[in-house]
Amino acid sequence: MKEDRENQFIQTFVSVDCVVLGFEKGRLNILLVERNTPTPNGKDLKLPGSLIFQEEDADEAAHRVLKELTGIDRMRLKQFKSFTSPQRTSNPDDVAWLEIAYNNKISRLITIAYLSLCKIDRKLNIASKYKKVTWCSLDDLPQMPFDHNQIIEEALTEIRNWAKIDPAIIFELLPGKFTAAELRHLYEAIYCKQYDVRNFHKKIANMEFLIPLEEKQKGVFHRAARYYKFDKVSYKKNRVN
Amino acid sequence: MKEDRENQFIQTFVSVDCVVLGFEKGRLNILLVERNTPTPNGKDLKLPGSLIFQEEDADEAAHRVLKELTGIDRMRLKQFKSFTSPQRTSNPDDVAWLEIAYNNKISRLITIAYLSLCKIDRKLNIASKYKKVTWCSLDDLPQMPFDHNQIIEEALTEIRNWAKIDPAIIFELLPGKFTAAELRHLYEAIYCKQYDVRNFHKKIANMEFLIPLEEKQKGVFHRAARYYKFDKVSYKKNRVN
DNA sequence: TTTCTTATTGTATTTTATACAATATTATTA
DNA sequence: TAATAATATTGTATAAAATACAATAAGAAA
Repeated sequence: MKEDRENQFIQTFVSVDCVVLGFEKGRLNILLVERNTPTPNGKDLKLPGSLIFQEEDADEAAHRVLKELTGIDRMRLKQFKSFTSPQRTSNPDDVAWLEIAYNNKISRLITIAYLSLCKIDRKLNIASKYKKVTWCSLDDLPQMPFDHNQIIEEALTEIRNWAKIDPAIIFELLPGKFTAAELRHLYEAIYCKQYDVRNFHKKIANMEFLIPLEEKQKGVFHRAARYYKFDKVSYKKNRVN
Repeated sequence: MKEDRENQFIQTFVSVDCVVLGFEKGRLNILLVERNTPTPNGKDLKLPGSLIFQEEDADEAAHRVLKELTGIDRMRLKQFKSFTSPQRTSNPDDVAWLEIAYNNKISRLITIAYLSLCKIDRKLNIASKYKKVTWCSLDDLPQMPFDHNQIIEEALTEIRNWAKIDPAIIFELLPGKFTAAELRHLYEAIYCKQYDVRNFHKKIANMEFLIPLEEKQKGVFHRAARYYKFDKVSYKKNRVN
C-alpha cells in the first residue's frame, strides 16, 4: 500500500492570495491587480498573491504581498482557508500564465487565502510589480483566473466571523474620523441588512471605544454630522476576550 | 527581483492532520496514533495525518485518514488552519521519521489541519496503518512531534466557532441517547464554564430538535434521568442559516 | 421507614434587541 | 428674512433572551 503510492504524494508550489477589502460610498470593494503578463482569455484581473519563498511562512508571504501593494508594513490579516483542488489548474491559460510569471512549469498549485482590510483612500501601488492595481466593486467583479471568484465569496463570510472575534477590525475600513451614518452603512454592507437609525445610535453609544468628537462635517448643505473616532487604547483596556 | 528569487519558491509536500475530538465522563479527548516507525526521542504519539496524493484535494485526504481510523466514510470535518512555518521541520528526529515513513527526503512540510468529531465508544483502528490508536485526555497530552501540540490548541478554539455556525455538530460527540446532564457536561467541557442547571434545562427545552424520550436510565442507584435524542430532520427543517 | 443521591422544575430580575416618528440643524432658495 | 430641503439626532414602550436563585421529586440503598 505504502509502496504503491509513495510516488503519488504531491510536491507542489504553494501560494498565498490576498482578499483586500475596502469601503467607499456605502459599498465594499476589493483590491484586484492586473497582470504584467496578460493571457489570451482576457481574464487579467486577479487577486494579488505570490508563491511563497523558502525562508518564509504563509503569513510572511501575505505580509510581503500586502506591503508591495499598500506600502504598509504589517497589515492586519487573517488566514481563512486553503484551496487545494487539483482542478484549480485545469485551465490551460492559467497554467500558461503561471509558467511565464514564475518561470516554472506548475501543474498543481495550492493557495492559502488571506483576508485583509484597507482604508480605501490610501495611496496604492507603491513600487508594485503589477501593471495596475484597482479597487473593484463587489457588485461588479470580473471573471478571474483560478478559483479567485470563489475565494472572494468565502472571504465575505469570513469578515463576519472575524468581526465577531474582534469587532475592532471594522474600523480598519474607515478613515480616522467618521460619522455615525458612515459606520452604519459599513455595518449594512458587511452584514447585508438594514439597521434602524435610532437603535444604531444606541448601539454605538454603548461602545466605549467610540469617541464622539467636537468636530463636525463641513461643506455639506444640510445639518452637519458629528465625527467619531475609534480609540485603540480604550478598546484594548476594556476588551473581555 | 523576480530573477533573484525564482529558485527560492518552495516546492513542498503537503499533509493533512486531523484533530478528532471525543467526549467521555465529562472530558474531551483527542484521538492520537502511535507510529509504526518509532523515533529515538520517544515522541511516538501524534495526530493522525497523511501526505496528500496527486489526485486528491485536502478534504479528500482528510476523509481518507479518518476512514482509515474509524471506518466511517464521510465524517463531518472542518478545515481550520494551515501550518506553514519553515521551523516545523527543525527537529531532526521529525525529519528522520518523515524520511522513513514516506520514503522521501522532506525538508519542508506544510500541513492543513482539520477538526472532526467522533462518538468515543465507536470501534476504532479498522485496518489501520498505525501501531496503536488511542484516546488521550486533553488534560494529559504528551509532547508530540512537529507542531501538533499547537494544532490541538487551536482546534479547541475552533470547535466553538464551528458550533456557532452549526450547533448540531455538538451531537456528533454524544451517543444516540443521552441525558440532560451529559449534554450539559459536554457544553461545560467545550466552553470551559459552568452552566446553571435550571437555566440549562430551559435552554434545551427551547431546542425543538432535541426530543425527550420515554426511556430512562437503568441501573443507577438514584432517580433515573430521562434520555433525549437529537432529531436531524427537525434540525434541518427549522434551520435558519 | 429513613437516608442518600441525583433529577426536575418556576419565578423574578436584568440585559439586550426591536419597533417606531418627532424635532433639530444648517445650507439653500424663494 | 422666511420657507424649504436635506440629513442628524434623540426616547419610550415592548419583546426576547440571559441570569440568579432553591425547593421538591424519584428511586435505590440502608
